[in-house]
Amino acid sequence: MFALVDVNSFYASCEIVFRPDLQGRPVAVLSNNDGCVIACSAETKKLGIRTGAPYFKYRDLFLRHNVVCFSSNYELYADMSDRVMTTLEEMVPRLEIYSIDEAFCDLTGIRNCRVLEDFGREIKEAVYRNTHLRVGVGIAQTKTLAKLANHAAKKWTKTGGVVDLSNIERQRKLMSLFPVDEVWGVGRRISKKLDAMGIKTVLDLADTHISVIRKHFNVVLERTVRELRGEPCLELEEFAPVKQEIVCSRSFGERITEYEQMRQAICAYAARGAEKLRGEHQYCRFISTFVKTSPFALNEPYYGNSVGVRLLTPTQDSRDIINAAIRCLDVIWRDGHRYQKAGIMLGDFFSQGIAQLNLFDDNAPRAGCEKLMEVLDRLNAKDGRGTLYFAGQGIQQQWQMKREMLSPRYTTRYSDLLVVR
DNA sequence: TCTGGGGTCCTAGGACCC
DNA sequence: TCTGGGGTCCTAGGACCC
Repeated sequence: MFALVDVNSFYASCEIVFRPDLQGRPVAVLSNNDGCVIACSAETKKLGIRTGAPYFKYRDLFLRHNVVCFSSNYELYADMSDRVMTTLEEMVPRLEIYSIDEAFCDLTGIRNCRVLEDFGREIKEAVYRNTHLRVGVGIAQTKTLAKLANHAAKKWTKTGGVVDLSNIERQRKLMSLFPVDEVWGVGRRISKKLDAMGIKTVLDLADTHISVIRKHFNVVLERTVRELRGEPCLELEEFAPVKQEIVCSRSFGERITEYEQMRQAICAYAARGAEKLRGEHQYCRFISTFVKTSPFALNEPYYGNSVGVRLLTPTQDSRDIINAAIRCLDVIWRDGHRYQKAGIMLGDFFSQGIAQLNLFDDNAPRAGCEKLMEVLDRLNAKDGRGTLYFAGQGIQQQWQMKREMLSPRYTTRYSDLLVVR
């Protein structure tokens, strides 16, 4: 038995917690670079805003309705997320943190001694007490059904934000009310194809023969269908599996046209990627760089390219990773384009112990590099990032992303603490 | 003018082996 | 003229998630 707990309009709600004057008012949070609308308070949703749509298309509408906009403040959201997850961890035996604002809880044992819906309300109240954030709780036999139950809890306010869907009749009734694209794992492409096959509601999908699903789709959708029928195919993953790749990429605040600017950006992303890699206690052997112009610009030719290198020995040294990333950049860089975005990717990971030296490798790992990297990370962890950085990252960083409506980092910086007068 | 960032899994097809 | 069968590994691309 699973419960899916997720925070209502998470990013927007975090902003409102520290700005009580905004309660009941339309609030929106924008993606990096203030590019897209990625979260809306309930009042903003009522205006018919589609999350994921570009901000500039809504600018007039927002102005007319006095929508308060914020740039993404991930430092704040990550810290608020920790507080929510800690609360949940104290209440359930096993927890899977699925994303920054969602977690699956294992309710298997709890079912024996508690009415699940009551327990769901208790979770809600505890999270509100500790964080002033409101959550929805969906309960069912499988993760996919719990997701659906959570959907229902959000959609119908009379549920009080908690839906226990373990009853089969209730499941079927609810499934008949939802269109198929609301199912976890059914995106735009698949729902379109299903629609063409006459499979419109979630119940239609649940009642479709497995053989039909396998013929037209794949095992992923098969699992989804089985889960909708109450047959668990996905387990609770309490411990995050080891990462298989690390990506660091950003859109630029202003288009890049100069090689030197791009080199700085790639150097900065590579340094950040290396830091993440060490945070995972991994070594990587594959490093790649990509650059691209805007796919939306109609009056300039699109250029996007990527190239990667495989090192002889795995590394976690920022200097090796920066070096490799810049070498890749030099292969794909073309003058004359207005670059909109670039990034680096690390892959082919090895864990500390098993980094094999190549028999014919003549650049053996640098001595003492682990100590050096440790010092680097420790210094940078102390007060945010950027105490110590590589010269190649540049000092001016004209390419930095735009965040013109950033809120204070209320919970993670002394300088940004909320002042009550 | 202005369109995020970071992941996972699966599949098909090519290269290569005996 | 005629060109097998079975397997592995890797990669690129598609689809999805938040």
